[in-house]
Amino acid sequence: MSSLQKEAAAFTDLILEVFQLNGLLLQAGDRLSAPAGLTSARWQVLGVIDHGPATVAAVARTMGLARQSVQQTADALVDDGFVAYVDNPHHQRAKLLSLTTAGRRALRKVEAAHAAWANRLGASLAPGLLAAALEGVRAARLRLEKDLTPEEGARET
Amino acid sequence: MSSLQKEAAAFTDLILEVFQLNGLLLQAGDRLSAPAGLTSARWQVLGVIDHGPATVAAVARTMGLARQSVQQTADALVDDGFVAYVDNPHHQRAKLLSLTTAGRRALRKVEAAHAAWANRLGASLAPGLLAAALEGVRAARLRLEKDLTPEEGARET
DNA sequence: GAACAGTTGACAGGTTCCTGTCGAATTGAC
DNA sequence: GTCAATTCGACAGGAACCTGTCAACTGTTC
Repeated sequence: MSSLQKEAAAFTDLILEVFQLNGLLLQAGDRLSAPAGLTSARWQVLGVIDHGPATVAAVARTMGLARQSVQQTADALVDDGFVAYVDNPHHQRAKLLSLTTAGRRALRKVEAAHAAWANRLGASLAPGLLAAALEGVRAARLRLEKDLTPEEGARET
Repeated sequence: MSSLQKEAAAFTDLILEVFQLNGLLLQAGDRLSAPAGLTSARWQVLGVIDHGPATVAAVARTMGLARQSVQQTADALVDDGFVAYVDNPHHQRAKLLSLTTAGRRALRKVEAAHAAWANRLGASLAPGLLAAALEGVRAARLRLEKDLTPEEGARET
């Protein structure tokens, strides 16, 4: 067995770990945001427009999701009063998503819970581990993006 | 800012990376398995029962998913002829999922494509990087599992 | 200013995962 | 052997993501 195949095995193992960790993170996110009446997906959208109002398409690009996925989440957030569409001076049709008072209050609440949770978990892991994991996962992501995009954009055809 | 909060920030960054990497991996998996008439989800089920026939519930536990999610995938695989239910000597009602000839052929095809792909990507990343990422992500997953399970099983209530 | 490509939101439909509930089968305690 | 707890598949419904298509708007090019 060449060392090349050994790296491939590590890559495959990493995939399985990422799948499982992803599931757990969504679960944890839902638990953190539920008290504020949110879910992982909705919380993330609120987090993006906390920096300033943005269109649905812009939020989707920031999050790396399809435009239509964010559209659904955004409409649901509007229905629940966490977010409102405000006029966009640069575009007549593409309104801006903006936090309402209720949305800001919910976001602050989740952020407080998230900070406590992240501090707790971050502190309980060996110091270098997280940094190393972050570096490796980022490298894998960048490599994968490069591998995936050339032969067609895949998303947003 | 204490070093504790710094670790928490690394943890938060890792979360975002994992979300994005997860999405890319699913995309890559679909692309690898599409030529064989499969998807990521279906390929993974076939991979589990390749070691030997198993019930839907057993496959779900192995994959860390809800039983009903695998049930749907399994039924779809049966419809497409990749898998068949065979009698279970130990359980009258819980039949065993077993690969058909077509299923085995499709699985081998995807595995070949996967091996080539993993070799290519694994070789193009710095050797230590993957190992470090794997170690860190695994530690985070284990820690998160411990954090999540105590206060209720969440899945399969 | 008219035609053009690119972007955007609306609408429709599909996949994969989830939860909750039910009856049937199995297992274990007594 | 009997009975309760557990496990299993079936069924129903929902959440979050995806793709594809369309018309309206923007900015550019001529």
